[in-house]
Amino acid sequence: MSSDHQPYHHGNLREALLEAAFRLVDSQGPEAFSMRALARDAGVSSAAPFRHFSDKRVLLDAVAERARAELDRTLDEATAQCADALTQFRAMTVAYVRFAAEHPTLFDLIHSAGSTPGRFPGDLNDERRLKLIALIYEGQNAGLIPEADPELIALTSEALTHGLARMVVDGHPRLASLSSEDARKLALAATQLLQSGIGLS
Amino acid sequence: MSSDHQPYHHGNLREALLEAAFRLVDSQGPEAFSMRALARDAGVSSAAPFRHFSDKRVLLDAVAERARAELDRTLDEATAQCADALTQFRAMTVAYVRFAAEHPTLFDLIHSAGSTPGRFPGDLNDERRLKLIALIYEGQNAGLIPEADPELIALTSEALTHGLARMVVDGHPRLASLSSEDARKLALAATQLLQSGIGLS
DNA sequence: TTTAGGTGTGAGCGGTGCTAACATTAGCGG
DNA sequence: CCGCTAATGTTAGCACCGCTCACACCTAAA
Repeated sequence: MSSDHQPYHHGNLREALLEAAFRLVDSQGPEAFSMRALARDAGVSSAAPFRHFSDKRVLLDAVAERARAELDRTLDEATAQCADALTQFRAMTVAYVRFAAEHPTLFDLIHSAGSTPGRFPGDLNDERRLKLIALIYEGQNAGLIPEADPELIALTSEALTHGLARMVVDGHPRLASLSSEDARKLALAATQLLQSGIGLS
Repeated sequence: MSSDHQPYHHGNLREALLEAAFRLVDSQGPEAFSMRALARDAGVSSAAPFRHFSDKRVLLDAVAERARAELDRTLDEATAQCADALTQFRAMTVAYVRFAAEHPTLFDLIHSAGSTPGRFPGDLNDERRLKLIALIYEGQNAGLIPEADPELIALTSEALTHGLARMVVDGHPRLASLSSEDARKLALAATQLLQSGIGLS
């Protein structure tokens, strides 16, 4: 006579699964979760999740997308309070590496999830990339940056940042036990080193 | 009455498994192989592989180690014919990125296989890293390189190379469809850009 | 109120990594 | 050459996985 039996419909399964998966991936990596376990945790049968995500890959892609949004948000926050474009760019580099250090598995997933093919999955979005190139043009017009190909300069900056982040994630010997504060300093130093080469003050 | 029945012992199972796994990972990525399939291909029962590799992870680690050796060999070949240390370093950068472009899944595995913990799994080995730092000292003594922390300079170079390689592997929009010849040029250009910043000619 | 469709269930298929108990064989000390 | 041990293979099987199918249920629009 128990009248408080669970409702037949969960009500918010999709979101619950996504949320749980996100937390699991963030804390233990993508290997650490299974559809079935997710279903169990949500108090639902093992077949239910497939009503919302046709595929495990699809769920992972959704998680990756959420992580990407999180990265985006972080970068926005980091650059919001910067006056000039140059310090904006530096702050972005720092925030990027810091995010990688604090959420290594998410950072990893972002780049390995081949969700939207033809798009570099996890890095700067197009808007940001354009902004960067615009900054370089600006600098060249002001005579601050030598007349090298702006795309090349942008690419080089991006590569440096990305490489730094990955080295942190992958456990480079000199970077593995880095606090995120140390990561901050390193990112800043390396970026300035590169920029001094390019010609920025 | 078939007198030519298979010998009970394979004779070379460990090597055969390793070889097959290596090829599979190289051509289709680490998801594409299972212990059981490997056993089938070797004409052996599904439990046999575990006599040689206690764990799937262990096998993958062995594959990663082989890949790492391959990378090492490639880098050695690339730098063998270079006269001075500077062009050696540049050739190494180019070869590194090229390897990543030609063997993306191996490159990936090398870095994700947490085999020997505490060691940056897939990058330059210690010997090479020391050589790089020595080169920087040399340059500083000759007055060619400013007196920044040599470790920082080395780290920055390494990050740039590593980042470039990863962007190629992960499918960066401007880098995805890069031929390995284009990768060569890019690596060279970016490296020179950085080095001109540091002070190398 | 009916009905269509979105969301849940249970059973089950073929696959996986891995283990345990047993079989065969190679190789070494006598 | 014999016999023993350890290495290497076998079969059977456990627990789990992703995923599918047929069916049950509930909701909301007509």
